[in-house]
Amino acid sequence: MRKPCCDKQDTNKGAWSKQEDEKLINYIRTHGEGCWRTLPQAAGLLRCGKSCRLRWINYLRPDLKRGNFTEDEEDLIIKLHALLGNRWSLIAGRLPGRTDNEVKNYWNSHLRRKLINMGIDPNNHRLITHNHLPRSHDSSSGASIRSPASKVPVTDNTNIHPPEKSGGDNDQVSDAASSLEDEQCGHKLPDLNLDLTISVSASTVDKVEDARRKSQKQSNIIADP
DNA sequence: AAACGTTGCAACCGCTCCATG
DNA sequence: CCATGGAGCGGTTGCAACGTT
Repeated sequence: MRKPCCDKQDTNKGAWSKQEDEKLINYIRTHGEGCWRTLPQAAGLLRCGKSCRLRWINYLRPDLKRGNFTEDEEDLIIKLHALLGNRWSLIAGRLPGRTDNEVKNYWNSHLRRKLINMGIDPNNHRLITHNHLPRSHDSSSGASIRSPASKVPVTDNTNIHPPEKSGGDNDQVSDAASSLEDEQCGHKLPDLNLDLTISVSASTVDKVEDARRKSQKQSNIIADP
């Protein structure tokens, strides 16, 4: 068993106070990010390094763009999710000023429902056949989206791979890729233009391609060991 | 006005990845 | 090559705010 990342008895948990935020900001301004494990002590914070890192990356970083997602951003998230699956950090990396946590939350709270209302399964970006469509009272209430991965399945699970950490998300990527193939072969998703050239730099496409190549390689390894 | 349900977001947890010795 | 530790990631939870009955 590994040691915990910090001595939890001596650390604060929960919401950050203004003073803590200021301490963290001041420390990183003068010393840079450096080693998260030792940062809390050096900065005089009773927090675990992971907690500091998360707070900085998701909330305090000066280059964060806060506020509502634009339609372009929404579009891009949907397209990238179709390609990459739940690789939030990769997706967030294509959205300047957005964090993986923010993208993940936005997906789970807004975009999933949006896709479902459009008749698209958010897990694999395929059209939901009519007998799988959420019943009207379900979709109108937006119910059951609270906890996306576990609590209540939004659609039937026949196309959903169980969350499998090692290589599981590769399944998801390859599944997304195959679903894209499906779309190219026949039923195209309504209003889902998968052309990634709109607001994506060349490096974006490179990264996406990298991820796809990587996942393909790994799925090959899984296929023939 | 109160009770209850829903939503959105910040934060935590546990796992995996990756660099290093 | 292997073990170890730190960083990063994705899933999940807790809770305040908001909406509905």
